Amino acid sequence: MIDYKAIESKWQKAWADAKIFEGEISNKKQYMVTAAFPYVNGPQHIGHLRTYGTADVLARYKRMHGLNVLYPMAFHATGTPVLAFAKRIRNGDEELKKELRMFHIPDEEIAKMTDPLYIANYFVGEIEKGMHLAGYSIDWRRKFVSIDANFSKLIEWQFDILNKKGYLIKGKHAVGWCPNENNAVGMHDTKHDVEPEIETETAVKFKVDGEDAYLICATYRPETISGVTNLFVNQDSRYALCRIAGQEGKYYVSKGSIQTLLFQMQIDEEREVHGNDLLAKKCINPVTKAVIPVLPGFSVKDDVGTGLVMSVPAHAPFDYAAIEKLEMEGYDTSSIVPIKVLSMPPGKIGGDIPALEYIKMAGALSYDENALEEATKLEYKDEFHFGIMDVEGFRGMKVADAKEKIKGDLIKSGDAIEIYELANESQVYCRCGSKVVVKMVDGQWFINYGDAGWKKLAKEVLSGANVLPEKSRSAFLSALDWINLRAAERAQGLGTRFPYEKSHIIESLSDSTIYMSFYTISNLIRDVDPEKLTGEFFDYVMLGRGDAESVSKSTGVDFGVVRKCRDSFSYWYTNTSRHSAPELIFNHLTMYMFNHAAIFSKDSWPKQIVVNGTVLSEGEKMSKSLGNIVPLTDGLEKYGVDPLRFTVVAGADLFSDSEFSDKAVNGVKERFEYLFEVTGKLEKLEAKELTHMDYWLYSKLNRKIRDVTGAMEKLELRNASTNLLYSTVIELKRYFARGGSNAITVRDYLSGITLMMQPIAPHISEELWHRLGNDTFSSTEKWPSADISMISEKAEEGEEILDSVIADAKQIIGLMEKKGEKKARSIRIIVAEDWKRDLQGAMAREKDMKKAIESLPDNLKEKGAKYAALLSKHMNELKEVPMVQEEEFLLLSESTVFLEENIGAKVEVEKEGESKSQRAGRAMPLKPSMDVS
RNA sequence: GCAGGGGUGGCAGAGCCUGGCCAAAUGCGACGGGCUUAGGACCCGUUUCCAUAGUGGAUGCGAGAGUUCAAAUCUCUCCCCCUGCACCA
Repeated sequence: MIDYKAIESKWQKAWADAKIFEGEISNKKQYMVTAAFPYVNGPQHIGHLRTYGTADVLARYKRMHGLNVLYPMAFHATGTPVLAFAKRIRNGDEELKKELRMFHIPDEEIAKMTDPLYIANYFVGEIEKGMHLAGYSIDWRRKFVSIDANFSKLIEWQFDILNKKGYLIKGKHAVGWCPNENNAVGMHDTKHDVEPEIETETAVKFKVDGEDAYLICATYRPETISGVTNLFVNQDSRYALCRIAGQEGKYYVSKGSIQTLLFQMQIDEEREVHGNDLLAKKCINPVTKAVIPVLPGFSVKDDVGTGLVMSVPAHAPFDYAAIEKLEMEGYDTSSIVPIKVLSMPPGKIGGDIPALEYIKMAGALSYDENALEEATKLEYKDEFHFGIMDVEGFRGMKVADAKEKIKGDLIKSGDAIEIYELANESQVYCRCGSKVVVKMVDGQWFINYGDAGWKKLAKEVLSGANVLPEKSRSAFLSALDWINLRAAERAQGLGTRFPYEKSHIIESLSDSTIYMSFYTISNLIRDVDPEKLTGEFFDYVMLGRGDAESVSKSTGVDFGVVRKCRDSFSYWYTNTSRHSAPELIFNHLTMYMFNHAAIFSKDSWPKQIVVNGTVLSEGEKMSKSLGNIVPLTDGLEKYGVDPLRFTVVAGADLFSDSEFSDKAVNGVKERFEYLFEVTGKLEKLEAKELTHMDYWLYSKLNRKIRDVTGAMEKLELRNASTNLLYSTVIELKRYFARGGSNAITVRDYLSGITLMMQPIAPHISEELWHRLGNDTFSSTEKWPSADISMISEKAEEGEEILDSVIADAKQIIGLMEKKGEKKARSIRIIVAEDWKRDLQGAMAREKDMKKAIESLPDNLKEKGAKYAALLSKHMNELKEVPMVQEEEFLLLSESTVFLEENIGAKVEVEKEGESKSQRAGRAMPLKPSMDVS
């Protein structure tokens, strides 16, 4: 049994002592690998191995190619999660405590986690510990946290540049808002972690006939405005006549809705009105100018929208049904005639009153709200997709387009305003318990990723970078196009103060777009007073502006430090690979490219971006709520580091999820054991002359080196790992089973495998390397290179022929035994004549049976014609035969022992021409005939 | 809805770009056999159907259509699944 613990600590200590992972400037070519820095609101689970492990594999792989590799690590603590965390602990949140206990965090530690900084520090320690255990080749001297004071100076410098370039703008923005806490709420501020979904609605103004006031109705379907036949009001609710800032005239709005609308606009109530009082009024449709009545509605909620609803009976099942119901209750609805505003293509639901058709379909004949809801959804969806406008001015236009156009027109003419509403199915609550509303934030700073010139630059960054896997490039392209305004600051959270609104904090994804550059200097300025790290300092270090001497003088930073920082930055930040998760393509990674485009010169732009998938546990997503999370340290302890790395990091290709299970890890472990076993057996073997099997094993080795190298270049780790581990074991077993026993061959083979395993399974690799008699680190050895001349198709094909001969023989014997015949004693294997090989070759070349037969000597033409007819069935698939009869004969006769062992009968090998067997004629090249007796 | 990625054998998962050597790698599972006191491990075989002293045939890679001598692979249409959609890391 392999003692993983012993091996891990032995080599981790040896690496640390030898400082082989500390990146120092040298004359070697440099390479820098950075992975998204971990957020410090919890320890890591084995899923995190995916990103950091993959980055480590790349770092180690590149190191073995003679590059001077730097793999640094830092921690992310910016933003609100840590604050929210502390608050939840203060409030005694049991759910969170339960999660923490899953990670074996002692209760006395949890009790201390009421202080955000304590939390951050605690998890920085925990995560770092796990990363050490995982054997990452990280240069820990460069570690920092995103709330460190000197890091903030870099971010201030960054925002200064963005501002100078005009990429920062100020504007309005709708956000989910907690009126109680007076703060924006995102997903993790809400109960049950729901994302507040904000949708825009059009609030259309209907002038009251003969009064200087409007009824204002919110709608998702402004395109149906010409079909409005009346308005609905909740006759039991209270309304108010009010003024809306920036809008002319007075408006009737329900009291309930005012409370939420207040967060979006300034509303001043003048007097209260009862819903009943509105029924007497008549209104004017702003588009058709028709005078329409106000009727009592049955489903009008006074806290949704404006508490007033416009009625489009032709296209809204609710409205149609309400009018029918009114009629039944004795109202005079004779003046209300549904007006159709759009038509549907043939084959879709249509008719003169489409809403009625949908009502019938949904079975909503009585006023059944659920069924009407269903009908509404269906009709809305169908008409949005397939509907064609049928009203003056928009005739022929698609509904989807007309909606935007009409809405725009109405707003422009002052007949409508835009309001916002939460679109979630059920009410969203803040963790504090109050209802979440939509608030218009005025004076919000944005980063304008919509800037055309900037977008163009960012695209240049992308096209200059290698993307792995390459197929995710299309996602990046659309992300670059799509990204537009992004909030740059918020009121709460840890982090760097926003320079133009000092009470605010820079938004936490925006402060982590260029932090990788900080690694190049973080260890050099650890003791420098942050106040000295001015814009001038960074201008010089990162952009090369000015000179060290004057920068040193004016900033007060030591001249040597300034110089070193500049040297370090310009050395390291030129050849970088960035690792992250796919869900970050549409934010972090895209912003990363934009910010590099804005700030750095082309030399410092990203050279490679790697995106990798997540890890599934027994087929399920790992999540704290499912309780199926395996804490990283637990996993490393339980399975051993390298088995876990092999399974999780190399268990799937980039981008797809890797499957984690006990079985998978055990499979890896068994094969590691086998490699150790063979290594131990090595000393019993002797060096001797090379045989067919040695050539075969060398062929396999070199093919493997070639294939694994190709796979590693594209970080196709699954491909590399199966090739390295699974097929290796199969090959070694075959080598020994076929009598291979050459110490030199086996040592060469194992050495190659051991070195190639180094990036994925570094501890195992070091140990094997050591046991193979080396006293260097495999970590710093050269990656093996394939000797293509050693790849022998013939040697490999030979083994395949043997396998197929064995399989055929066994099949024949099996069939015979099934028929009740006696057990086979001996078997004659008859090798096809050369003319068959020639004929097949000729047919493969000529693709013409006649010509091929012509090429045979006369005495063989008759036999040849029959054989050719057989071959001609697969004319297009024929290939030349790589072996002549003599070679095939030798191969088989030299392998009779192996054949006999596997077939379980005595074996004789004959040539077709010399065989007396009746079955001799059936021999085909590489598919010998057999005669069993 | 928009954007991106997918749908392959009992399962997981390659192959698809660059069509033929693909009834489809590899791993797991299941079944039969060997080994063993027994289990585990290990080894051998089977695992779409039919045929069979073997090398064959049929069906087949979400559904349908097409291109081609030839399609899991290329084209089109449709269906389904996953992920992201913003101020949140």
